[in-house]
Amino acid sequence: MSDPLGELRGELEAAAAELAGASEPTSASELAGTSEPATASEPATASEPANARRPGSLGVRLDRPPKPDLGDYSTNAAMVLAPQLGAQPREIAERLGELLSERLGDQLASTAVAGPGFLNLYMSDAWCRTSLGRMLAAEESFGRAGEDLGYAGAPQQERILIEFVSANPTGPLTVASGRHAAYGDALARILAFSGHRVEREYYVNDHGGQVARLGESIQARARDEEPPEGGYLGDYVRRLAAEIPNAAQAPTEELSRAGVELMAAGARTTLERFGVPFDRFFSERSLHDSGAIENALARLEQLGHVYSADGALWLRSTPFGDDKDRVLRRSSGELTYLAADIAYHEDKRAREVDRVIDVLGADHHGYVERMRAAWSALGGDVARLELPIMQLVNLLEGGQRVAMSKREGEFVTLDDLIDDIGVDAARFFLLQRSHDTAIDLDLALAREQSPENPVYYVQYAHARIASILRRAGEERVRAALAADVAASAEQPHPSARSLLARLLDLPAEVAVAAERRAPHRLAAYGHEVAQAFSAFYRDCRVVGAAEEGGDEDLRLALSVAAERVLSR
RNA sequence: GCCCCGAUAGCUCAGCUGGAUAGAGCGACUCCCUCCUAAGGAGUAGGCCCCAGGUUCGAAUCCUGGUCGGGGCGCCA
Repeated sequence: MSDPLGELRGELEAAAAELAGASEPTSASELAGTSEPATASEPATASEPANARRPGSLGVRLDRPPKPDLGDYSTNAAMVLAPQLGAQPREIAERLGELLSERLGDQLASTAVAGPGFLNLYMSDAWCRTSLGRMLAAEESFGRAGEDLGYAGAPQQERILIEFVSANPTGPLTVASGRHAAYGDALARILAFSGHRVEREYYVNDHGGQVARLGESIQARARDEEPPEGGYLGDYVRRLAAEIPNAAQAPTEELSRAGVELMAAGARTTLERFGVPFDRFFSERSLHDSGAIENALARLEQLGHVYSADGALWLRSTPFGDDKDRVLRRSSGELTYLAADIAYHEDKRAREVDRVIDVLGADHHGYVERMRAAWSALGGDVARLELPIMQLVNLLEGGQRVAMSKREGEFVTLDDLIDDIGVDAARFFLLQRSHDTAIDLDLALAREQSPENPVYYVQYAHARIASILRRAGEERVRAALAADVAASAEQPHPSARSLLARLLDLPAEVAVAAERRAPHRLAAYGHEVAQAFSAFYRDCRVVGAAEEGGDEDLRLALSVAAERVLSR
């Protein structure tokens, strides 16, 4: 209803289904006669829903043709239907075109069959104008998923718990943590925008050996000594030592606790500054204190998934696909990190969320299988536990690799990065690339606030829109918005058309980004919108336009879209 | 040795649940400020989509086997 493109897709699917359905009897009788196509097409239709993510859609796509003069949209429907109908794709495309023209009336200007059997659609000016009008009417909710998605495969609304960053509170947040934060935040926003209920959580590892080592390191610094073997060497440890009263005399456990608290608070501040909110910070220690871990272990034992060997307690994770069993309680009696994490996930499951997403670092990938194993051992549905892996961020300084080790204290903190290049640029850089590819981030390059920096392009387009709106004045904008665009007689300029096309893509872009957990797609989309706007800006004067108000509305739609992109 | 990720323009990367002549930014080159911000625009050059097979109407995309690069294989977290 507020998604013209989705509706068009719906019409297309309906037409395709009609074609398929109309010929079903004939193809069935044909099947009886010819043996070869029969066996080929029968299992194809049977297995389709299993393969295709969206039951109901046969793999029919509505795409943008490679060249603008090939039409506004194109579909592969005829080629998909061909094996089923036993006819030539081009011939089917012809029929599909006629069918669509009937269904769409004057919204469709013309159709053309091209290539191996593509059907290209040329939309009418009237369609453009009404689509723009509807997009404006939808206001902020344009692109938001609802029940009104006109096509098959509207995603089910879920309650999703996403855990991300969860960096150890034994040092400041690094640039890598920043990537996690940018990714998790963007994904959470996108999922929420897609209609899911999203909760964001940060797991604080405030327990265990690393934490103890932090305490020892603080004590050493407080006494003007070198931290012990395996301790933390960064300057921040000195600052902690100075900040904690009586650090030289205090027992290490106390220092650990105080140090972790300060680091966690620091992380919170940094994340706030980065514009990444969390609903909850979940303490690992609380799981020890509450007995939650013991409970989880007892359940596992009851289910027969643990055993004792070599004085330790093991999780029998191999039957669930892990390559070896894992220790839950060391021979020393200490519980492992895994044991705590199992209890944590029990807690998550008890909250009755539909889906749990843990964003993990590349160095945790070996952890995925054992977590899955524990999850399903306790009766969890593996399909509801997602463990995306973030690849590394390599820092370069003028082409030279910068070493990053938290223990050695050689690293660039997220705060440093923000100081250097600002929040927007930092987020953009960290979000630009797919999460499963390693990023090379050259600080010298990112630092340059120069035209070579890709970040500013989108901002510039936005600035131009803002400037136009300012010149037009509030009154004028309001009036344009109130006007009935659909009734305008203006023939949209090609640049205006392609800009509109880009804007209409938003719902589908968001849906894909959400489905594939791929926020970087929206970064690319933002750039495309900015490009389309720049072309429009060049070709169509808005403010002093002698033409009617059609243009004035367009520019407002633009600012809405641009703003959404910027706040992605 | 085993596992995960990658390999696409000079550089950094999109595109990958199969679609038409493979894209963007940066860099190089040529142009464009009487006009809503030139932080911009128009154009040119630049490609065995790592290799070899396979699947089919059709492969950068899917499968198999290699090669190279990154990461991981603790009773650390």
